[in-house]
Amino acid sequence: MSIVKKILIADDEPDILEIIKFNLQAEGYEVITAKNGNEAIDMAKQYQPDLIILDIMMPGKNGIEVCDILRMQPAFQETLIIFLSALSDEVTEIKGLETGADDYLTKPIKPKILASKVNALFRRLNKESNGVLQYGELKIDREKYIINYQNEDIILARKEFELLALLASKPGKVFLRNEILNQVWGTEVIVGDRTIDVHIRKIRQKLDLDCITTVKGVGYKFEL
Amino acid sequence: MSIVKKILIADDEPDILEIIKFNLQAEGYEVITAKNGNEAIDMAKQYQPDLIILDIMMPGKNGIEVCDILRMQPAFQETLIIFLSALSDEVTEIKGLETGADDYLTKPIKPKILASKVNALFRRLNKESNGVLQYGELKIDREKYIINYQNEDIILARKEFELLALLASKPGKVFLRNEILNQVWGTEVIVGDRTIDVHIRKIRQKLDLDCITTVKGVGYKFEL
DNA sequence: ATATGCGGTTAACAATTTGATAATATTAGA
DNA sequence: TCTAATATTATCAAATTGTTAACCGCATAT
Repeated sequence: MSIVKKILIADDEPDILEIIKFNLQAEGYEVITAKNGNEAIDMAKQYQPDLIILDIMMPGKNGIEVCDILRMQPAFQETLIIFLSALSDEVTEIKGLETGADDYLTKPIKPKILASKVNALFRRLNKESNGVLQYGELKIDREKYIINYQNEDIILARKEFELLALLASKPGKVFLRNEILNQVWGTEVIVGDRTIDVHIRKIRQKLDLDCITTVKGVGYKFEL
Repeated sequence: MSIVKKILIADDEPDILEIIKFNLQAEGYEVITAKNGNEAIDMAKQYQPDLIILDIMMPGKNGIEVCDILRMQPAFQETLIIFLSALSDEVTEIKGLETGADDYLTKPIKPKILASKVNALFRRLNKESNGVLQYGELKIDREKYIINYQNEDIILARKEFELLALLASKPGKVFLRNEILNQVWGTEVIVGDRTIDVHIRKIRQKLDLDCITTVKGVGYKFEL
C-alpha cells in the first residue's frame, strides 16, 4: 500500500463529489472520482485505491452491485469500502454492510464526520503503534531511536534503525524489497541493488542476534 | 483472539444494555456488561474483550474518558471500540472518533444495524490477520512465506511456495498446466514441459505429505 | 582551514540458492 | 500391451544475496 492513501469516490451528484473530494484532499489523501458505477469499477481497477466511497443510488450499476463485483476479485478483497445513501432505510443499510462494506453513511453527509471515519478506518488498518516494540530481551524505541538488547543500548544509524523498525513492526511478515524501499527510502529515491543488503548486514553485525531472515527471491523478515 | 468474540457493553440505562446484549448474543457473541465507566474499565481488564461498546454519557467516567484510559494501555491498543451517544453532536462525534474509536452510533440504537456494524468490524479484523490458509495440520502463511505442517516449519523456495499456494487456494479444483503456468510463471515466460513436474516433485518431497494429486492428461489438484 | 569520523551509497566480487533442462525411468490408461 | 504422460534425478546456468572495501558528503572537532 502506498504511503499517501488513495481514495476513490463514486457519486452521480457532482456537488457531493466535489465537497467530499475537497475535504479528503484537505486531510492529505489522494482523491479520484467516478460519476457512476461502471466508471467506478474502471477507476478502481486502474488506480487500486485504498478506500472506495460508493453512493448507493447511481445510474448504471448501483453501489451495492459495484461492491459485489469488486469484492469478488482478489485485488479488492481487502479494500476499504464505505457506502453513502440518501435513504436511511434500515434494510438497505444492513444489506450494504453485509455485502462487505466497512461502513454506511446516510446523507446529508457531514464532511468532517466522513473525514473522521475515513481516518478511523485507516488508523485501524495500519495498526501502527508508535511506541516501543519489545520482543524478549530486544527493545526498539521508535521515539528515542534506541535499540536495547540484553540491557545494553545499541546505536544504529537512522536508515538501519528505520529498516529494523519496519521489519519488527510486523514480526514474521516478509517485506518485499519494494515495500522496504518505499517505506524506508520513499518512492522518489532510487538506490542501487545492494543497498538494502548492506544495511541488513550492518544491523545483523551490530545486533549480533539472528533476528532477520532472508527469504530468497522475496524479501526479509524479522523474527526471534 | 478467541474464536467466540467477547463484547463488553457499558451503558447506564439497563434497558439499552439488555436490548443490545440480547441482539448480540443472538449473533453468537459472548456479552458482558457494565453499568458505568469505572466498572467498564474493571471488566475490560478482567475479561479482555475483543470489542467494547461505550455509551458516551455515563455516571462516573464518561465513555471518552474510558476510551482514553484503555487506549493508553498496550493490552487495549488493538481492541475495537464503538461509541454510543444520545447526542448527535458533530463535535463530540469527531472527538470520539479521533480518540481512537472505530465507530460512533447515535441513539436511538437500531439493534440490527448495530449487529451489522459489529459484524463488519470483526470481518475486517479477520481479513487483516489472514493471509493464512489452513487445512487440518497444514498451514500456508502467504504473509510469512512459511508452510507449517504438524507444528514444523517447512521452507519452500519461491516458485514452490507460489505453486503450492495456488493449488491450495482452491482445494479439490484441478488446475490445468496452462493455468498454473499463467498464474505462477506469468504469460510472458516460456518454460519447458517438465518444469512444473519438477517443482511438484520438490513440494511433495519437502512436505512428505500426500496432498497434491496428479490428474493425468489434465493437471494437478490439492486435497488432503 | 584542515582533519576526522560517521552515515549512506556503490562497485566489485564471492557465495549461495534457485529454477530450468536434459536424460532416463516409471506409470496410468486406452 | 503399448504409448503418452508424468516422475525422478543429476546437472548447470542464472538469479539472488552476502561481504568487503572504497567513495562521497556532511558535520564536528582540532
